[in-house]
Amino acid sequence: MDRFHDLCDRLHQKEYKLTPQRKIILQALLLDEDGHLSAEDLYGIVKQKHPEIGLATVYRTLELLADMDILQKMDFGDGRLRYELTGDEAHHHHHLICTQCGKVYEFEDDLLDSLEQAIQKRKNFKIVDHQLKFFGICHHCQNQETRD
Amino acid sequence: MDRFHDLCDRLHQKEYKLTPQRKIILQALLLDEDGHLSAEDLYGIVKQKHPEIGLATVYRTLELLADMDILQKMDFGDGRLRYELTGDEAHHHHHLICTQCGKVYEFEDDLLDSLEQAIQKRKNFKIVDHQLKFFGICHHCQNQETRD
DNA sequence: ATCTATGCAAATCATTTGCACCGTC
DNA sequence: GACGGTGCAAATGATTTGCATAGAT
Repeated sequence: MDRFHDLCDRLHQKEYKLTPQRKIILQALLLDEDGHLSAEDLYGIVKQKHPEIGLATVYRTLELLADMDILQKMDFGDGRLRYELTGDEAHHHHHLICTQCGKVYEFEDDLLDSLEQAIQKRKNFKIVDHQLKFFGICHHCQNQETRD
Repeated sequence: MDRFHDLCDRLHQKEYKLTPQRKIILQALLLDEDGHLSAEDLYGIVKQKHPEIGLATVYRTLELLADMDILQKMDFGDGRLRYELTGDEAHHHHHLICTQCGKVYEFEDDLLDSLEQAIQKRKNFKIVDHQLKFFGICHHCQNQETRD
């Protein structure tokens, strides 16, 4: 069974209705390549083939999917939330955000486990999630700087 | 020379005028204990003794101070920006954000340097800054959970 | 048939901006 | 006195919400 039908099942199980809009949005999310779509981005994609769809529905669906842990809300500091499909559990990656062009890259890593342990003990703080973001200049923009 | 006069000097050097509003806001920032004020927070504090001050001025001053690297803008995902005084350079700390009560704790650490090196090489990404946030339940709220 | 989901428009809420006046340098 | 800074109100832009209707179960 593919990812799409798996997700449809999860909606069913929670007694959520499987509306065409939700299917369309799910498909678009699964098809998206680089995976850091904002609500407006997704709305733009989805509207091409289905102009009747409303922006509010996109927001509501994203919220729903985030509540179900199908999506993660991400905030890259550009004034809008972005959403990415939740990957395999415990498979953390970090984000490299280019402050020049705004593109977001990913970096695989799990080095934070020991740090989390230390914090849990030292601060008695029960950690549920973490977010690590690096801000800087991507290789593409570095090259362009040289040319200026 | 204390911190306040030091900062006033830095404004002078940049040809910025030393208005009473700016002094008031600087004082309030320096006096603040836990140091994660939003613009609205600061406005509330400052307005008590100086009701004439405008919210727009608070925003403009915070923006100015952030541009001068006197303040860091922080986004803890609660829909408003928070500002904290920039500490000694290269003295990074991370934030523990309680998802229950919203309080923000700090954790001193410098373990990320080696990770930054690795990223610079592997991804050819010139890192300028990073932000590490841990989301979870603070010890205070953990105790309260037990009582419910 | 029931009750949730949708589309639209209006409402929110943090932040920004236009503009006439004020005060620092 | 010049020009940057301020206060106020109105503008912005992402997200949310009220409400009447449409549609999945």
